[in-house]
Amino acid sequence: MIRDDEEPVGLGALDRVTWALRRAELAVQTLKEQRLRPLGMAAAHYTLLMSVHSEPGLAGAELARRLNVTPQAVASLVARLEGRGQLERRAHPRHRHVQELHLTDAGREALRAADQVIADIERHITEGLGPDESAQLRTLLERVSKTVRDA
Amino acid sequence: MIRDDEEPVGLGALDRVTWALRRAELAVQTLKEQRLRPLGMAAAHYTLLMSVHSEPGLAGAELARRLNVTPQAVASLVARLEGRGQLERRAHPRHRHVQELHLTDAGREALRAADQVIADIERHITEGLGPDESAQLRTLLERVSKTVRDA
DNA sequence: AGCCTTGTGTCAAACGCTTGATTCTCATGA
DNA sequence: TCATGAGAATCAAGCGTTTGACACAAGGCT
Repeated sequence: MIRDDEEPVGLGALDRVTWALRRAELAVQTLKEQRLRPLGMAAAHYTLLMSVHSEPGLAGAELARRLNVTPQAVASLVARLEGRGQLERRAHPRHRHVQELHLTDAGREALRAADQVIADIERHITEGLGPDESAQLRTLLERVSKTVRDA
Repeated sequence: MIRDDEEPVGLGALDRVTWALRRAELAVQTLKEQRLRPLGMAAAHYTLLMSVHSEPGLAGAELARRLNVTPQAVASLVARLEGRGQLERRAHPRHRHVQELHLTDAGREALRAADQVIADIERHITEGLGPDESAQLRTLLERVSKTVRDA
C-alpha cells in the first residue's frame, strides 16, 4: 500500500473540502454585503435583526452566543440599530439588569426590505442547483457542522 | 397555487442553504483556529504560507487578490512571518520595486506542522461523510461559488 | 440571613483590517 | 526620447472586533 503523504506538505491541499467551503461562503457573504449596501445595512445588521425577529425578547449575551461573537460586538450593533430606531431595549420583568431586545416597526420594515434581497440571492442559488441538489447540499452541510462540533 | 411569501419576513429563513453554509464554515474555521493556536499560528498565517508554498515567488498584491483581502492585510501578515523567520522577501529580478515571497526552511517546517493539523481536520470530516458524499459536497460547493460569482 | 456562584452588561485598551492617498517602478505610445 | 498610464508597495487614519477587567443582580447553598 502506497503512503500518500510522502510529500512533505500537502500539495493538492487546494481541492480540499474545507477550502471549497471557505471560498463558497466567502463568495456568498461578499455578494450579500454588496447587495445590502444600497440599503444602508451590513450583513451583520441583517443577521442580528433576523435573530431578534425569530426569537423576540432574548438578551444580548444569549444573542452573542448564537452568532458566535462577543457580547461587546452585539452591544455595538445593538447601539447602532437602536440609534436608528430599528431596535429597542426593554428591561426584563424579573431580572432588572437584563435587557430584552425587540424590533420596532421601523426595524421590521428594514428587515423585510433586507430579507427580500437575501431571499433573492438564496433563490438564485437554489435555482442554479436545482431542488434536489439544494436539499442535498443543506443536508451535507448540516452533517459537516455536527461532525465538527463534537470533534 | 399557494404563495409562500405571505409572511412579511422569512420565517423558515433559518434553514436556508446560505445559513447552513455560514454555520458550517464558521464551525470549521473555529476548530482550525483552536487546533492551530497551540502551534502559535493563526489560520490566516497558515493560509498565507500554504499559498506561497504552492506558488513560490509571487508578489504581495497578487497574493492579496487570491486571498480576497487587501494588500495591506497581506503586508501585515508578511511582516509578522518575516519577523519570525518563516518568510523572506526578495527583490524581483526585473521589477526592482516588486518583492517576491519565498518560504524559509523554518517556514516550511512550520507549514508542515500546521498542515498536519489541518489535514487531520479534513480527514475527520471526509471520513464522517464518506468518500462519495465528500466528492458530492465539493462539487456542489464549487457550483455555488460559480453561480454566485457571475451573479 | 449571609455567602458564593452564575450570568449579564459595560468600560478601557489593543489588535487587525479597510479605506484613501502617495510614491515609486516599469511598460507603452506619441 | 520623453510623456503617460498601469501596477506594486507604503503611510496615515478610521472602524469594528476581541481581550481583559470590573460592577451589578438573581438563584443556590450552608
